[in-house]
Amino acid sequence: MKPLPRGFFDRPVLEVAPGLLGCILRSGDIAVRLTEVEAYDGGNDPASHAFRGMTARNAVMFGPPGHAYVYFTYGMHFCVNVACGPVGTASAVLLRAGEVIAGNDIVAARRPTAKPRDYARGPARLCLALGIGRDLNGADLTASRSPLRLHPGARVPDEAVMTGPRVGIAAAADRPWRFWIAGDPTVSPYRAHVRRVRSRS
DNA sequence: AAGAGGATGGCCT
DNA sequence: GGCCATCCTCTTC
Repeated sequence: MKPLPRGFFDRPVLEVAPGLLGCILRSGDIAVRLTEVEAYDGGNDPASHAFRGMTARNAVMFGPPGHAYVYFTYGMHFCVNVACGPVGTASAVLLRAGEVIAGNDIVAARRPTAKPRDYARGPARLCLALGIGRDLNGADLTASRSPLRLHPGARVPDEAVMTGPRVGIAAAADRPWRFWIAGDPTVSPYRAHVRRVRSRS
């Protein structure tokens, strides 16, 4: 199966992000079906790593669409984004969670205490499951012979796509740029559901 | 079910 | 020197 074409990512990030739900991220024999993503709008988005311009760390975000921006955080975790839009723009989609659909045994050996549902439930866990580290920063997700690729998956019906505020950020917390598949158990647990509105008495 | 706290390193002011 | 696009474990309800 061929990866998603470069042009898929050469669009506004708010169009790309929901379209990635249901797509397959593959590394070697391990494959993850994406169930949760977040959009970051480069220079226009105070929550984006690219908001204050290009640095050595975020350079991939400014490059061609469809390439992986991998960053290291909290002293122990990696997270992976896909650069979107034409060269010079720095928007990206953070891949937050998914369901391991191939290579389950490999992941199980790597994470013996975790339940299968949790293997890729969260951005750092997703990287752990797929073995994504610094070395994959800049990988072309649209190239057939790339070590990390994004493939089309079964279409997710529009009515199953939920949106809400992004997780764990202080700036621009009001923008509902997190997208996930309704009711999917592999969506990260921290804000799995829209906050329930309490009735006041 | 929800909150607190620790682990731990690189990036940016 | 402070701040993280996190996760795990432990405590308390």
